[in-house]
Amino acid sequence: MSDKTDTRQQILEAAMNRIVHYGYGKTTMSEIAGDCGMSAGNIYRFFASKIDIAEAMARKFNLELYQSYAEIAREDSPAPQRLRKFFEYGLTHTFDAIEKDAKILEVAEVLSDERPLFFNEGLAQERIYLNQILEDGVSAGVFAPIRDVTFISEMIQSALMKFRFPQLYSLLTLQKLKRELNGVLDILIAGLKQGVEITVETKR
Amino acid sequence: MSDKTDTRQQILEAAMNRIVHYGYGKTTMSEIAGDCGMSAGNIYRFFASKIDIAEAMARKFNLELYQSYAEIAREDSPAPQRLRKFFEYGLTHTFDAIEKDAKILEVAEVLSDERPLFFNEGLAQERIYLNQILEDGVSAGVFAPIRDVTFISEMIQSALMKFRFPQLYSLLTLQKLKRELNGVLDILIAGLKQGVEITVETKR
DNA sequence: GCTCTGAAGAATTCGTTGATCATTCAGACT
DNA sequence: AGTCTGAATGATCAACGAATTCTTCAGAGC
Repeated sequence: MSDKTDTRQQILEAAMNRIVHYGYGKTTMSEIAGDCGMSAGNIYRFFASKIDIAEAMARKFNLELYQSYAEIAREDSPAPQRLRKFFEYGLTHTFDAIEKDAKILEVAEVLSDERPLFFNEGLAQERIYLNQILEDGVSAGVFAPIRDVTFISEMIQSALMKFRFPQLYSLLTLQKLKRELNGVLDILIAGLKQGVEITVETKR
Repeated sequence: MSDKTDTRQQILEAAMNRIVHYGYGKTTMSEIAGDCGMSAGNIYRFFASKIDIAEAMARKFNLELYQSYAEIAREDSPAPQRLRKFFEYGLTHTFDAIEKDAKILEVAEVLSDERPLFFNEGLAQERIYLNQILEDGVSAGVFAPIRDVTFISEMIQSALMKFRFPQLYSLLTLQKLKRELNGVLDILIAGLKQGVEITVETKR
């Protein structure tokens, strides 16, 4: 059984090597298979389709991200500071990754086309850590009590959507993006200190 | 001289009729010219290029929007309420326009490709009204004092970017978008009441 | 029985060619 | 002189067959 996962890993790694270098479109299944010393057909015993390889790739990328998120959420600095660190880390991490090899932007595009729901998973995962920071902040008294923590997390994510795939929506430098991110966070954090009156039903 | 602007208007109207019906790409300069009883070449005495016609079209659309913005900004309801009305109006107006004829989404896409700076103009214009609402709110005491009003306006716009071209970034219904918009505004308005500590230099 | 291949099928992309289109401009008309 | 046309030009697009690629699967090999 570990055999099976090993092969899967091998394929994934071979695919990633090619994709970050040549791009998703320019990487063929037979090339990946060739790199692994197997036939293209055999890959399908490990991945249902080519797009699933891209998804696995993104999942791996996210896993690293989540680990850093978990660490930041666990820190004992004040909640507002953690919140800033959290989003600034995400921004910098994806910005740098795309800067380093622009080809992963193509992977993101293909995925958002063909697996639109995949990104919701990531948002949901992110919210777990976000909720934790918010709850800590409330306990510590730096944030006012929050009726529906997950809803507030969603709204924060919504307000910071622009910084999620930086190079996709704007052509700003990382420096300017960070500045803007912190500017928006200035207002959001002030709001959390003040306490938010929810004006909409949060039933979803 | 009024002759010249008349012809320009005529061309613009003919172009708009075709574009909202068939789309920007499927509308040709000779068709527009034909509708106006002139040659394609002659259009170039009134518009430097086809994309300029699209820009003029968007400018006309925006003009209506700005008038409504001005009205809302002038109302004497509490500033937070005006703020909500302001953005909800913008959201609904563009959503409905795109709903009505999906072809204008194409115009927005072409414009953002070929005239990326055009949208900055719109944002700047919007900020004038936004600044006014914020200043009113501060005067009335519902918002805490604001050091740099324009900067805060920019940050608010940044946080609400997602709601600007609703159908471009998400597939949510108008109802859900409104709910989300108001959720984000809940936090932003709370922040404005509390008073925002700016953590970044706002020199730009 | 399990793993894998390689050929076959289906879908997509690619490259070429011909047509259409945006744009220019010399000159006709007024 | 000022206004406009229509042909010329180069860029872009559509069509369509060829080639490539993704995916499936019957059967070979162990």
